[in-house]
Amino acid sequence: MLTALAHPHRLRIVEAIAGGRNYVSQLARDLQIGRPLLHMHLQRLEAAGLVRSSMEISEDGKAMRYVATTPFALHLTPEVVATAVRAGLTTGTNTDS
Amino acid sequence: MLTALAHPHRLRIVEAIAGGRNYVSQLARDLQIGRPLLHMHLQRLEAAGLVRSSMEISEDGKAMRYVATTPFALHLTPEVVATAVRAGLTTGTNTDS
DNA sequence: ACCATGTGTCAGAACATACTGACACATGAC
DNA sequence: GTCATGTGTCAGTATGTTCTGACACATGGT
Repeated sequence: MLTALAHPHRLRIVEAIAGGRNYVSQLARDLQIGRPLLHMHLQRLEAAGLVRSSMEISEDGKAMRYVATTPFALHLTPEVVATAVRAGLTTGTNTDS
Repeated sequence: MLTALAHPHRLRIVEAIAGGRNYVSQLARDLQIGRPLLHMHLQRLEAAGLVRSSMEISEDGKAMRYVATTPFALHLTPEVVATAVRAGLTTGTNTDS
C-alpha cells in the first residue's frame, strides 16, 4: 500500500483526481502520459484501495471509466510501522472495507 | 520519502529499532540479512530522515554505528498528497525539521 | 601473528518495475 | 465505410532497484 504511492506518476494521479473524478483518456492527456501506462498505475492504486473506478455510458454512447480517490487516511509513525510489521500487514494481504 | 518505506526490509528495520536503538552488525543478525544490504537500506532511510545514526566507540574500542528511528509523523490523505505534489515535494527536495 | 569483532565500499548479477508500441473491440458522426 | 472517440491487453524492452560476494581497514584478546 505504501508501494502504491511510491511513484511520482501515481502521486500525480492522486493529485489530479483529488479535486474531482475524471475519465481515463482525459486523465492521460492531462498528465501527459500514455494510456496503457496510466492504466497500469490505476490498477496498482485501485488494488491498494486508494482510488475507485466505475464504468459508465456517456450521453453519446461511449463507455468511459471514471476514476476517483477514496478517502484514505493513514497516520504514519514509527510505532504504527512497527505494529503493522508485527501484524504481518506488509506481506500483501489487503484489508479493505 | 514514501519510497523509503516502500520496501519490506526497510519496514522491518524500522520495526526492529522502534523499541530502541541498535548497532548495524547486530541488526543484520537480527533481521537475517547481509550487512552490505542492511547498510544500503539504512542509507535510504537516513536520507529520507526516518532514522538517525551515530558512530560511537564501545568499551572494548570497537567503532560501532548505532541507529535509531526519528519521531516522524505523516498524516496521509488524498488532500495531503495533492498539496505535496503541487508544492513539488515529490521531486527529491527534503523538508526536514 | 592470527582470529573474532566492528566498520565501510565496490562491481556485477539478479530481480522487479516501468514504459512503449502494437493490437483488438465498441460507438456515434460524417 | 472511414474517422475520431472511448475501452482493454499483450509482448518486449528499457530502467532502476535490490542483493551478493569480494575487498579494505581498525581494534582487543589469545
